Amino acid sequence: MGNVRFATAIHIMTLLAYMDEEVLSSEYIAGSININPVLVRKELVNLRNHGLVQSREGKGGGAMLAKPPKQILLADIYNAVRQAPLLGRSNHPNPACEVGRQINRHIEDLYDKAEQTLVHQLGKTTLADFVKKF
Amino acid sequence: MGNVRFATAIHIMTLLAYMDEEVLSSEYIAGSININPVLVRKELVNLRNHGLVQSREGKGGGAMLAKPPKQILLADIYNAVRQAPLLGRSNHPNPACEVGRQINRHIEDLYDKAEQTLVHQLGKTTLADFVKKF
DNA sequence: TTGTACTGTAATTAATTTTATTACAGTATG
DNA sequence: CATACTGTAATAAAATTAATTACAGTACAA
Repeated sequence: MGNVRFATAIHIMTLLAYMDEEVLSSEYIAGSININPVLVRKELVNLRNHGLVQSREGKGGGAMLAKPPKQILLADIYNAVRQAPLLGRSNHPNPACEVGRQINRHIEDLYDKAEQTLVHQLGKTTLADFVKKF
Repeated sequence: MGNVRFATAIHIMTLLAYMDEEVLSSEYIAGSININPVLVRKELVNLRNHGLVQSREGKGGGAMLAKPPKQILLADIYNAVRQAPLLGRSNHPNPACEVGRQINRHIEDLYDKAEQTLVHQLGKTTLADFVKKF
């Protein structure tokens, strides 16, 4: 993840938890993160698809958490934004080489286990825990 | 890490361990990984700067491990290629917002701990362990 | 002592990914 | 019906990553 999506999603979720029960507009959230509102809306759609937020269209609309912060794990947020493998992609090695032919399988095993460990750790902290720090 | 450098470095180190004691050229290594030899040379320079490989210039030159595979941890390889934070960059939030003002500190704490966990796990496997699988 | 096969490295280009922006249709509210 | 939102497409801009070309320097070996 060379990108900023996880940090953005954490920020969104933290704001929604912090502003407890209030419906926040993408414009407001974007103002806090200091990014473009369209990116916020896209991330909100994604977070909603993962059951983490609710949103309302129309005037006075916006987003709020779909469940209490105690029931949301940082791992849930990670899983929502995860797209590429944590430790990077693989190459397309030469199958005529003994090492080349087998390495992707082993690298993928390694990466999978590493990522499981990370997710397990992120599963120990709830959004409520995280927001308590503020 | 949306990139392929860790996989490339693992491949290089695996080949060097697998081909035990032999000096391998960047051309040969690149042929196994199926990437450009210049990238291999650059990565070899980096791995050498981290004390993981040795290299020899001139005819018959190339690279070999700087120490036995049992003394090399996958964490060492990870640290050699690490550049950006594992879980991504942060935003530059609005300091006028309570959450915005504090969030980067908390995100960095979180990211640091997560990365420590990952490195700790990668420290459990030696290059020798990894190469045994082939 | 010269040809050969390498590394090291700079410079450039190409490809890919990520982020920002513009635009607007659709929806809910007062 | 005006207003303030979301959702989403399309595009452009920026940033990152990988590939390529080029060549000076080094070591070996005939």
